[in-house]
Amino acid sequence: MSRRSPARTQAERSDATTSALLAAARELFGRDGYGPTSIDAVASAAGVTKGAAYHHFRGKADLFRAVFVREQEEISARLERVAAGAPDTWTALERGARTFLEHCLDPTFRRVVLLDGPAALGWETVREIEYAHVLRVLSAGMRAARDDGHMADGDLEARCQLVFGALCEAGMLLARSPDPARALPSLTAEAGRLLGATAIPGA
Amino acid sequence: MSRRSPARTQAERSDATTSALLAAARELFGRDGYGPTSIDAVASAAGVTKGAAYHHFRGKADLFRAVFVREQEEISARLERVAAGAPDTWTALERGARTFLEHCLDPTFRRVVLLDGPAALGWETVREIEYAHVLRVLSAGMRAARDDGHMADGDLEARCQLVFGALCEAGMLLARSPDPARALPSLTAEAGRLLGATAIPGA
DNA sequence: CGAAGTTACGTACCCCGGGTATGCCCGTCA
DNA sequence: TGACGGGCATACCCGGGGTACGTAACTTCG
Repeated sequence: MSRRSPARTQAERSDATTSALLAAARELFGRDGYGPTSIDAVASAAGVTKGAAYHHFRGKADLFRAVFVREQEEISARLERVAAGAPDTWTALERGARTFLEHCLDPTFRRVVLLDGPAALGWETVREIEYAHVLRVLSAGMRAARDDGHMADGDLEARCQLVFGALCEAGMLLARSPDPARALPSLTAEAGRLLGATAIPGA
Repeated sequence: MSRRSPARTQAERSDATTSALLAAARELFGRDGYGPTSIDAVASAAGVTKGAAYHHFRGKADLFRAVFVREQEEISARLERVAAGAPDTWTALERGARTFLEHCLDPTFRRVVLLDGPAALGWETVREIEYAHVLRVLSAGMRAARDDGHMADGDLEARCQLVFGALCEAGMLLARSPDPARALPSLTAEAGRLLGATAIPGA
């Protein structure tokens, strides 16, 4: 055995440091935002120095990107679970929308994904990542609903994006509300109304 | 007469400098974004130094805020003109939505208002400003449509925000398209469909 | 088992850029 | 016309992103 308590092999050390950095970055980026958070602060919170951070990540934007991707993985996984448990494709969309709104109650998610993400990484990059996660799930849900005859035909990609934009706004609005739990039904109703615009009347 | 060609009185000098700073800031913030644009670069482009910038504005965020407000004034004025020229309140909403999408073709507007604004100024501040401009126009248009019996009742404030979010997304999507002119009809159609969700079937 | 090579950091430094302090010049006003 | 104040330039501080380099630990191979 070595004299250090944790992490003997190199891969273990590397993974531990990367995880610690990611966790600290998630915490600080989510609380203070991208700009005000320094690499030094993140590294310090992770118990290492700036050198370690620059060894595992190309720079500040890359570190933030890693946090962003992580958030995307979590929300998309949650949405997929909800969708899988729904009785039909249309209900899956409705419940997914509500789940997304609830997920927006997490300050870190809002700050990283909705507020700072586009400005820090650029719109193109953000949408590229989201197309592999949240938008992939939403897009798949919409195609399924259309194939089932629940959703009207049209430019599904554009529709997907518009609905997503509306949901993001609703999420921010929800979080700003003094009593989110009380504001949720009203917002869910309005979001559902917009979703309903894409539905075919006959179930 | 003095030895300088422009600006003799103090008020004139002040206005000229402020205008030059605002114009330069609009140019650079709109082209490079909030972060990469330095106060020095803005002042230099305006033909003055940093001292002048800090004399007229509290700091970088305040300068950006001024540009943001300017953009808001322009778009809201444009929207009000369009709405005033519409035959009825519902058509005003539809034309307003299309006008907003067209306005998103301006790179400066997209960058300042849609991309960097929320991250640089904070969501609260941005929405506060927008509520005095774009959202004020949209909200008024919706209330008018409801009072005319064209729009279903509900939480108008929330609905306003959701529609706005969808339009912003559509605007970004439109700009990313290789041929915006060709993408506009499809996006307008989808946006109109979402708007239609809030309509009352009988005209 | 030990030497060479690689990985995982820490340390010291550069420099850009936001913000501040200070001083000068010129319009303003009595 | 002299004093006052606004408009602006200059010089400076310092926090923070990024880089260069040194070092210790792990790994690989003879």
